[in-house]
Amino acid sequence: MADLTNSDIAARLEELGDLYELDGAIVHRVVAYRNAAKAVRDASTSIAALTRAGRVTELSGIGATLETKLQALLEQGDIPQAVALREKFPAGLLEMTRLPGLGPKRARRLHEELGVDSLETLATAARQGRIQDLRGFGARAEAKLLEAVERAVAADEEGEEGGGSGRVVLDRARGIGEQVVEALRAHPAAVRVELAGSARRWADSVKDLDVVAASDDPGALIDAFTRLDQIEVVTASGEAGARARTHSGMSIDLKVVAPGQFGNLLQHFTGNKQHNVALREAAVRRGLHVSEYGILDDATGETLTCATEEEVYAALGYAYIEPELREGRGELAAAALDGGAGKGGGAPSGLPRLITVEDLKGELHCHTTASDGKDEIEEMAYAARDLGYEYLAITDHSASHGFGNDVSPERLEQQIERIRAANQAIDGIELLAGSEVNILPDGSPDYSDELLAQLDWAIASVHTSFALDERAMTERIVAAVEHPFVDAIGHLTGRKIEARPPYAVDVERVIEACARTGTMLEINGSVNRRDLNDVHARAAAAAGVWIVVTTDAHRVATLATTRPYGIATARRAWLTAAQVANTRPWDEFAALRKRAHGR
DNA sequence: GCCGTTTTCGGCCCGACTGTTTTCAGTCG
Repeated sequence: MADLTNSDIAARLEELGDLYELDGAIVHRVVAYRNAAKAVRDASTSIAALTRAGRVTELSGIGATLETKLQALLEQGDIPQAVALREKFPAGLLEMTRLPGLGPKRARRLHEELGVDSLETLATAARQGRIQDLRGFGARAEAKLLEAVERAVAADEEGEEGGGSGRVVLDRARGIGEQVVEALRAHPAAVRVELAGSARRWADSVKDLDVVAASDDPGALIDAFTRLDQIEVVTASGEAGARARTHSGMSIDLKVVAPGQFGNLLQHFTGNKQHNVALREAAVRRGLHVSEYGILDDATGETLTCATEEEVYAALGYAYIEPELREGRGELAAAALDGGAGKGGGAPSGLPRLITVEDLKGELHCHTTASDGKDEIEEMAYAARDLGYEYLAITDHSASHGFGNDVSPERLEQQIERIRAANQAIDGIELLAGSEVNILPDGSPDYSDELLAQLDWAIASVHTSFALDERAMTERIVAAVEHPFVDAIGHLTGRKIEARPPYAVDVERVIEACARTGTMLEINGSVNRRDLNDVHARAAAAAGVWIVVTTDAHRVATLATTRPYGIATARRAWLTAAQVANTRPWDEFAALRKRAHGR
């Protein structure tokens, strides 16, 4: 039987945490399960394997108790405590707690006092007016619950993006968020307005948008926010801000403080939660209490307010931490400035100097009309040159792709000639004859070695037979990694963010094979892929694998618009320019290709 | 349930808003 994936295991831990919460466990125990689930989900290695090796407690957040439960999950297929609690609380009850505004306490009372055990029975009870008579509920609560159920059911029937997770892929979320930010910046009461939250951290997808602002007249700005064209309905509001839903269905929060506190506010609402909790716990040990309004010092009773985030981190003894790193993955330890309080010019931090868009010198993955792209070789070349690239690889799909125009071996030979001719004709950029070669189910590329040898660059990807089991898929990809004319592996896991899970592949083994053979790994920046993801890319670079950051552009426009997303994933992976091969000028990059050193 | 440059026991970030309540619990981020 195939091992459970980290994602499977994380889901089981989350479920058990939810069940314990319904059962009335203390909040810290519930939080422990959720923290453990996140640690498992974020792990770059197989938790099943780690558990079998007796080493799973090495992961921060997993102790002896959870180790026992993970062993039971792997050996018996389930966790006994979860089995028992599922008997007690029907699955529909967990579904109810996911409705906005309904938590475990009140869901349980609805179950016990009215026998409600699903969204359907909840809706029925609400329509019959049986909820408003319960102590702690009322007519308003009843109406809100009914509306929440109806919204949830409607969203489910529409087959909402992300399979009902309610998360939106980052580019779409940022688009909406930036419209709101721009509109608020135009208001006379606005001093500063910024997008915060996971959108600012450049996460793969976003659940809610957070906008923070500084103003001397918060009421005016909040009022303007609630009247924006993008807003459908205001769901909460107060003196410090408001929450609303956009016409696109996203929840969006605005928070406003005085300009002198803007750094505290931006820091708080950029998160993530783990980062903030760790930051605050460390502060408490030093007698400091951090909130979105300032830093309270126990010793003096004074609150320090900060206009910038740099001041917040400095006051707590840290170097400035880029938003992309604020995921609770060791960034605070790396940012700690030694020397204690008051020592001028503390030791430099252990944070990496993150790669930027400007560091990229070459684009190594794009398509033209030869396959499923929309623009010609020359158009892509001019566009890449305008963006400041020194080289561009044309990598149309190979012969067995299955959609778009397949490039047969004969047509690839013609394509190589056309690329060579274009390279002669166009100054200021080196055009590379490349291909995005399919990895066939047996691991071989779908062009001959003779043909592949004529290319300047070959990136090999899986586009078919996604359903292989982990062992077969891993062997398939490792075989491609070991091929002498495969320079890099494209979008390693095949995931589509919020749309398609990664296929089963042992990323650790692929990384090891890449390190051994000098094969590069791609961070495909396509907004729906971002594959490698941040965790895998960090592990690969740490293993000494060269990373290439690409756009996989299928038209001129996406060469530019996709670039920040691949770079964002690289930054979230803690990568420096030195770890990314296509930050090198062409002559240096050329020598780094596997085909150039004859392995 | 986890964890340890004050702790192997006793802590575990901090605040806003809603709806129902007469001072607060629940939920959320």
